[in-house]
Amino acid sequence: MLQDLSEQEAIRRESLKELGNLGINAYPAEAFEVNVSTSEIHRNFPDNHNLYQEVSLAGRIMTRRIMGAASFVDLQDSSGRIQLYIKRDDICAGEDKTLYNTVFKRLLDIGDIIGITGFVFITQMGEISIHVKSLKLLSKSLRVLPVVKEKDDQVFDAFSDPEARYRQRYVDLIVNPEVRDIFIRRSQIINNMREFFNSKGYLEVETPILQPIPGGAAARPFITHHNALDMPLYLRIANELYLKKLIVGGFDGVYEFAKDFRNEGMDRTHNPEFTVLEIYVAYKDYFWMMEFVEEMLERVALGLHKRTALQVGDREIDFKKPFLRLTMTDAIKLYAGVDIAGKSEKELRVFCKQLGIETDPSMGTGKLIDAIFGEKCEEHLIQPTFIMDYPIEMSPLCKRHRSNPELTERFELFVNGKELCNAYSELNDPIDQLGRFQEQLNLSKKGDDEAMFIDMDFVRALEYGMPTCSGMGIGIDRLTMFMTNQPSIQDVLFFPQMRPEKKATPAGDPDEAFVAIGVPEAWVPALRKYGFKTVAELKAANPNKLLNDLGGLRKKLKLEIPALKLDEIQAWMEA
RNA sequence: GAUUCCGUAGCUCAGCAGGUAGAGCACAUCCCUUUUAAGGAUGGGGUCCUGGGUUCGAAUCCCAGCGGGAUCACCA
Repeated sequence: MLQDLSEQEAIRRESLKELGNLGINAYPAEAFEVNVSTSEIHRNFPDNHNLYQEVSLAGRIMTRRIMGAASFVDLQDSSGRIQLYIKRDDICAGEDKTLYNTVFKRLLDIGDIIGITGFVFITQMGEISIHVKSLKLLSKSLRVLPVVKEKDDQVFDAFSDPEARYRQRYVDLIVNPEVRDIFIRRSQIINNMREFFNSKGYLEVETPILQPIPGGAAARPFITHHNALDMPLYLRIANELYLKKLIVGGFDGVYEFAKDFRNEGMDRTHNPEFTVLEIYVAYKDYFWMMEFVEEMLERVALGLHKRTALQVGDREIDFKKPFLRLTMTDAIKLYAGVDIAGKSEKELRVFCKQLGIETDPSMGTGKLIDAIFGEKCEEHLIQPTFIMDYPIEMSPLCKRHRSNPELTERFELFVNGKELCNAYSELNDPIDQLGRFQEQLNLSKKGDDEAMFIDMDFVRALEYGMPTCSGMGIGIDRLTMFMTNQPSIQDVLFFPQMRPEKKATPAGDPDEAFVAIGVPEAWVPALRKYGFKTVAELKAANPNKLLNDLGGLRKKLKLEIPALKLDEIQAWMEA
């Protein structure tokens, strides 16, 4: 592997070795006591300069300014950065200045993790700093960190390549503090919601991710296989049915922050695995749930920003309750200019044609209406807006509307033209439910590959009796995108799905071919580096020149392999 | 899936009427020595994404592939 190292990486490995020779373990086992964080110091020291006269803290070296007998280092811990002032004669009390001159100045690098003790003071330039009294290496970094610099909010040499940032998120997190913030805020959002639910006495639960029937939503699932049972299992697309079974079981309120998996396209707002919060509360209906959602989102916004209005892209969006409410029929009337109330499939197709919306024969009335809505309405729904009363075909798990059996008591919340929440008065009539499932089966036969499967156990549960109940699901990733003003789902997931990284495979003969003519295995990579991709190329070379050049290469790359002799090389030529 | 742009040093990027690769930061050696995106000097560092083609000659032109971004389509 050594031959793949850049010069800087090779130098760091050399430093590591030298540290070992000096008796310094670059990866010590023992704990290092930390008694303060950089942010605490910045927060409290300005008010009281007597504080922090014996600090012990640890972090990563981010920049170094070395000037002979004294140096400045920016140390970064999980809370921020602080400047260290390191004076040679303070960390090396006696005659032996090795720790400063050799270890600190030469063998340590940007990216290394160190622990220090010292006291806090303010430099002549007015910067809160730590005067270091002792320094210990806690972990040597062998890779070169991108060095991002900043002055007056201007960033220099930002680590910005999206591919590198997503694939090596750890590097992104180290050098881009605003990225770390997004994920801290994501966690705050979830905590805030969890506290809200718990304060109401609802129970956080866990339900299966591996499911024999992928129910609860219309989506293509991932399929896997269980060996012992010798049966297919599906990664869940939703947890709705399981949570409702728990309501049947007698809980008043249950919720789950769940990873769902959908085998569909990926783009700025879709990742194959994503996080959804689903909550079900007994004896409530969808009107109650709308108020619940308003309260929840207002709390989340306030908790994060201390205000309800926040910037999303180039718009300001206000999560102050109450939100706008619009029935789907009215929304379509308003934005598409057609009245879908009571229209047949045939009539709806005519509307679609008039509006320039493509349809295909597998689409039932539900999908046709959804197509009109998606095409003509969604983009207009910028401020938080509840769209209510969806057609029955689109909502097989939702209770019929109390005043119109063609509609359901369903709402979705739209923000910035995107769906954020989906909620129902839950269907608890087992006979109606079975009929609706059968409708889905018909759609499936018609060619809709997203139509729902029939879950007979769920129907059985409903037959025992489920209380009236309202349920709601909200995409946590999208919510985080809104709340942190991120345009892409990849920016709110630590590790967004990516194609596997492909190593450049060296063209030419395989290693074995070189070994077969007598080349020591350790030398094969060096030969490739030198430019020999095939044995034939190697054999055509001048042995004397090769001896010289390979010797030079060995020295240059500091290869830890035995030097070659001329007769060895000649033997390759003759082999 | 379609269109389009991109892929050059550890990072950010320049180079493209085709002629044996450049800058800043980072790195090494030195000077200065309480600095602040420190400064100065010198130096090292590159399968120019991969594979084909055109050409005397390709980082540069053409084709294909791989990876990524954006827009659109599809999709909860």
